[in-house]
Amino acid sequence: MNNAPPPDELYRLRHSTAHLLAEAVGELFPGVKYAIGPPIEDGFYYDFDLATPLKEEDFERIEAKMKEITKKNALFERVEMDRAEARAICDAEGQPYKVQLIDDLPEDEQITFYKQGEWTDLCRGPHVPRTGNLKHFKLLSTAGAYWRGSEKNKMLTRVYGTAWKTREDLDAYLNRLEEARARDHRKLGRELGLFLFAPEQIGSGIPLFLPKGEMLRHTMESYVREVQTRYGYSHVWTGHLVREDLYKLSGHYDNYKDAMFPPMQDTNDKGELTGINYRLKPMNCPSHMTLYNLSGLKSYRDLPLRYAEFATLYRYEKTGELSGLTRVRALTQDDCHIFCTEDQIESEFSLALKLIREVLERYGFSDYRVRLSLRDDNPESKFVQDDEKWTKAESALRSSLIANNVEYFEAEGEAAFYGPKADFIARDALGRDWQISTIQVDFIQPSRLGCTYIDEEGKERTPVVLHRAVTGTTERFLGVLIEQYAGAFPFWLAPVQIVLVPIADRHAEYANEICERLKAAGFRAEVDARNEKMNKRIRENELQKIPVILVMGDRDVEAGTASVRRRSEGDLGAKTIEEVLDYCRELMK
RNA sequence: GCCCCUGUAGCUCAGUGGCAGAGCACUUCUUUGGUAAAGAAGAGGUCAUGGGUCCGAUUCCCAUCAGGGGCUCCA
Repeated sequence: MNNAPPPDELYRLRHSTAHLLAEAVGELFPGVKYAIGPPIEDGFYYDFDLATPLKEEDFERIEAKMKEITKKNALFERVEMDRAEARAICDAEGQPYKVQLIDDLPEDEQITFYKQGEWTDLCRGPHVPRTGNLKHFKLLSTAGAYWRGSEKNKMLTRVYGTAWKTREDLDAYLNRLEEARARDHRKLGRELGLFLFAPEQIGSGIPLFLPKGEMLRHTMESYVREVQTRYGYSHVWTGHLVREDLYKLSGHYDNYKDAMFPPMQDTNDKGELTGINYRLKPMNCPSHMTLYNLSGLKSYRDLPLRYAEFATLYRYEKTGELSGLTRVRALTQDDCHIFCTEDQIESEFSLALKLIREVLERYGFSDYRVRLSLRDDNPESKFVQDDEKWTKAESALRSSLIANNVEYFEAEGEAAFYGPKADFIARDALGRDWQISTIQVDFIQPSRLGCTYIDEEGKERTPVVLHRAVTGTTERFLGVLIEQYAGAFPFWLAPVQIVLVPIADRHAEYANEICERLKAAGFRAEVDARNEKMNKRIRENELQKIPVILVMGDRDVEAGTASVRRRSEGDLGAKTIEEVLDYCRELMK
């Protein structure tokens, strides 16, 4: 736990508020056992082990108690103590989690406590001077959290809260939370008619896409396919079902079985089991490696070989993990497996990096971080032992990132078991991180599945495989995009780009003619000739975030024009149809 | 999977131990309107599902299913 952020003012404020919360909970819930209570981005939390559940309806009285404590304006006092004494005190007070924390502190570390009035907590500090400095805080939510983040441990009650220097900062933060909820992709997906879920009829975690949502998927996938083709990737198709034996061979059966849907058992014509089981495909790698193996003996001249696929995969995610489009059970990965030599890792990684950045830029996507995920030196960890290959791959990845001017951070222990990787991590409206793009080096599966090529000297060798996804999955990326754009897609991506509004019935025929010309020019256009006032139709199409609305009445029919209304800019005045086409072509860029 | 919260009309939500409510959407009629909501009428609910308590349950209790916030896991 030595990765604490720098103790700036807000850090101290939030950390101290966590202590304040703990004291208040201690008074209201006697016998509570304290776990940990760190500051986090925008706030803090504290984990408690309580005999009776703490609920959000308790927040009011907890906050009142916190305010009451701050009125005493006690000093935060640092108290040093030797290890045995500290341990004895925590033990005597019935605080087993604190005892564990003390036991796990490094030998040479000074044990310190912080005391605020009558209440004391094991803590490294630092804190604000007095409890009276804590004024602008609010409790936000409760959650279950495993002690030390392990499923095997007891689940504790976590209380999340936020704290700021001023009332204005606090209000601004609460407003931001409110606005974030308005751009939640689940809400916008319903309002804009993009997708829905039918958990009772179809199943949890299986999104159903309406015409507009499917148009988005189609546009997104066509775009990535075009870029991939331009970068020298070829596309393959490997279906939805795979014999289970392949996953036993690849190692997924042992490591990944829990995330696969149960097997389909084949039977003969007497209804007896044949012993052949099929699985819905949870990933493509074994399929692509099989394709590599069975499509002829490979020479070093064939490498690098890049098999890309837009594949719908099925993963049996635990029910509590499902979340809108960002965590689903049916997902479409823009996957690719690059078979190459060890010497080609760096250039292939670079190429993939370039491709990913071009795509993200096209989406105007800048709110992401790049994580270089490395192994750790823990001898018990999952990582495949091959020091030479790891070192080589890690330095190849690092130098490619630097050569391509990518800002990144390194994370030990985050690598895949089969090799290091670079992950692109985006954040959704509610502040949750989601992995989207990824490039992974794999030393292990190619040899397990018997992939080979013949090198310059006629010797058989095993290729390295890079696993790579550009947008990750169409579903998750779309979910994150919806929130980024707040549903207002750029013109090239918008499922309906242009809506034509004829003012009265007599203008409908004219509108239809123009609509046909727009469609012939490749635009996605619709006529809204409903029997509603023009103003209402404009309002509703504006709320649907339609990029361009064309309004036409008597004057336009006579002059051969339409008046152009651009989303969030308003009326741009009348243009001839040729001018409208040019205007739209300009918007496509 | 685990902890907590929630489940009432297509959507957003009121409400009650004793006849089920609003706005929007939907249907019909009137209205043909130049840049963000025309008017009227009508239709629509086994109050998630299954048990229990009660004279009586949409309301209280239990279970199941589903959704949400987290944890773990992950694209």
